[in-house]
Amino acid sequence: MLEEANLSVGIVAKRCGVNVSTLHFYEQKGLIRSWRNQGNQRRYKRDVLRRISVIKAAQKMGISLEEVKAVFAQLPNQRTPDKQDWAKLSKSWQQQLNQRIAYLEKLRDSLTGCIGCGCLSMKNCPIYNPEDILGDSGVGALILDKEAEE
Amino acid sequence: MLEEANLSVGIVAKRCGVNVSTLHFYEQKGLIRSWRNQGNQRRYKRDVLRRISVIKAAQKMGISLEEVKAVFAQLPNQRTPDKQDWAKLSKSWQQQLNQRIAYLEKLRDSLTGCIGCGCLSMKNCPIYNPEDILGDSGVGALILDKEAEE
DNA sequence: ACTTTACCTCAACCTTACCTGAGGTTTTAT
DNA sequence: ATAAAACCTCAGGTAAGGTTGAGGTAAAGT
Repeated sequence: MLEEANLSVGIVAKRCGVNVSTLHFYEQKGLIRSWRNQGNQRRYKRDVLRRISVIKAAQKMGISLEEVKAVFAQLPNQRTPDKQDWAKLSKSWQQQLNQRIAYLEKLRDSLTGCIGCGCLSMKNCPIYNPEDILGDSGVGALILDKEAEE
Repeated sequence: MLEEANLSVGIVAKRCGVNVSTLHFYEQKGLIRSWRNQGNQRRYKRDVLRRISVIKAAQKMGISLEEVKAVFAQLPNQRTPDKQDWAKLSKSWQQQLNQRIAYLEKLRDSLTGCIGCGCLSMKNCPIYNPEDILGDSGVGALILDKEAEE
């Protein structure tokens, strides 16, 4: 029988709006943990629900599971993470989000310039090499051909 | 011998900062076109350079190759696309970019609220179901558990 | 003329983030 | 007691956006 504090995989899946297979997958990736009952079925503590919410929020921000795993690794190991812990996490992601927003704004503004000149790749085009503020965030510098005009 | 107007795959790759294999890939996906010389080697018109620049810019904006292909399909078929054509394209992507930015801003602001409450998944949390303005852009509504507090 | 560099095709492989199905066990409901 | 629902593992598949390598041809440099 399922006790209040022990959630089955199906329950967790339903409450979080994910498939059971996703929970298996997250567990295999080390993002969530479970223990087993007598019949070898997974049981979860309630804080798995928050973890999954966090994962989903992170994904919306463009954060990969690897990155999520990395920050989860900094959560307290023994005690259940509390509000402070999650808040710290939010704060760091908020900054990433700000950078991403700033980057896209820069791109958009470049594009605005391009509408005027009809380009996207010409010399004098503002989108040409727009100092990549995301740095090593996986987005490389625009490499455009200087002779691409016709 | 390579005439001015006929670019080889290696030249295009070098000028655009992409691999030759990427050009093969784009061609296979219908994003760029080439014809062959006597020896069966690919030759490109100069406007392929701009196309590739556009593809790379689009990717930075989070636009998929499929979407790029779709807008390329609306470029004039017979004549070489001119500034006006590219400008129209920029304009439409600029709007997408604006939506994406607005979405991320909303997420960020929700996160700001969450820092205060230490949540990310609790009832009363602003990130809980933040009307998804990107709609069917591949980002579903946040589905969070209302009972996820401890 | 000969060698190196560039190019060709096709198949297979990589990463991220999962999903699907087969074959079998456990729980739960009736 | 039995059937249905839920669970298990493990292998293989999907999509996007490419990369890598094998085996062979073409073009360029000397």
